[in-house]
Amino acid sequence: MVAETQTVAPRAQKKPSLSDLEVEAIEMFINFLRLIGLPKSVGEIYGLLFVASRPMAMDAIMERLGISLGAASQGLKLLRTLGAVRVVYERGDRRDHYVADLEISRFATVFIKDELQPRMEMANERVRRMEECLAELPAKERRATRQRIERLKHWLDKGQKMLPWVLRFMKL
Amino acid sequence: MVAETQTVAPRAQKKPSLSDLEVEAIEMFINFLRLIGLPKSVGEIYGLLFVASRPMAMDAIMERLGISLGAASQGLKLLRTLGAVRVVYERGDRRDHYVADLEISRFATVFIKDELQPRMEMANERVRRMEECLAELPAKERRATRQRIERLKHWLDKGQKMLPWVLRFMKL
DNA sequence: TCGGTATTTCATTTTTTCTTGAAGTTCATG
DNA sequence: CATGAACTTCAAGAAAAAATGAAATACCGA
Repeated sequence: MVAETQTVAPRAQKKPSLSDLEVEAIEMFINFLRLIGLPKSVGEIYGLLFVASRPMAMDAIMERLGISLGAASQGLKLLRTLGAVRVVYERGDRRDHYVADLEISRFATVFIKDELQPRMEMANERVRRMEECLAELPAKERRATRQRIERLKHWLDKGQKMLPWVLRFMKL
Repeated sequence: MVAETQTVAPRAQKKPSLSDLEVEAIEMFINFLRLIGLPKSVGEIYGLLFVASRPMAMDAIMERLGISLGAASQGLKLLRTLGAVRVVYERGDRRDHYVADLEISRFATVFIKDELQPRMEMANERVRRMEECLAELPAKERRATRQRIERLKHWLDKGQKMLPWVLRFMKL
């Protein structure tokens, strides 16, 4: 616990030196994207790009955030497929450059389409199968269980009706 | 890889023996609850209780699902605080018995209140701080960055306006 | 086509999250 | 109160998820 006397600090040259603005943006997006199950590194990348005043190449992103090659590559790939980030070609530079797409609604749209809707359909299937199971139940239990399944259907319905509305609202 | 000749199968007496109905319900809730970041065991417990025709005691739940004492205790505790499960006293039995609360909207309500709204407020704070940072920016970048922050504010606003609406919709 | 830089992939390591079960606490009952 | 069953807690282990970085691949420009 005694403080190491700072003998040169051989490899402490890891200062990413992010501005306050960048730190705020990064932390904000880490938090929000975690909510929809995206790893920290993805939030970091998006946050950094969100406040970047110029398109950034992958190596700059890596260095700035202190993340690995693989994380940067995979994170950018994911953000691209989400439509959250766009590639911009910079004349005279072979590298791909990235900018954040400010249409944040795409996150939501893709999330709803890729995560929520498939789950909903699976759930519908399951409910159907559950109803089939009802027949095999002792009459006593059947009634109560049927009611519960009805309730479930009701909620799935509600959710499915709400999604398009949310989507529309998101798109302004 | 050669199939062990079934010499008595000494401790294979681990058959949880769940009905098809139970399996469907359990899998469904594992899926949905994972979406809001709850562990598998919590989904299992809620799913089991959802189709149970009678209140269940903790030891029955453990045995049925093949989960540990700790997982059952903690999972039930969490479900209780979420309002997803209720304790029912059964006369002549010292154990607590649990039933699933069918008002699934409580999940959503608690999720919104505990996860979404605090994040939103944090985000508002951050945006405020980000605007302070603007002053220190070179004039060139300032304009573009301000626009981005405005966009962010716009989205936060939208989200915050949507939440109460969603809440109302959930409550029928 | 070649040379080399930019990017992707993926086996491995690291980190985080979940589960387990023994020890501790609570509490109804005799 | 004392007993013991019911429940909770928590340190340690197991499992899952994410990050790393070396190797493979793609691609640009000459």
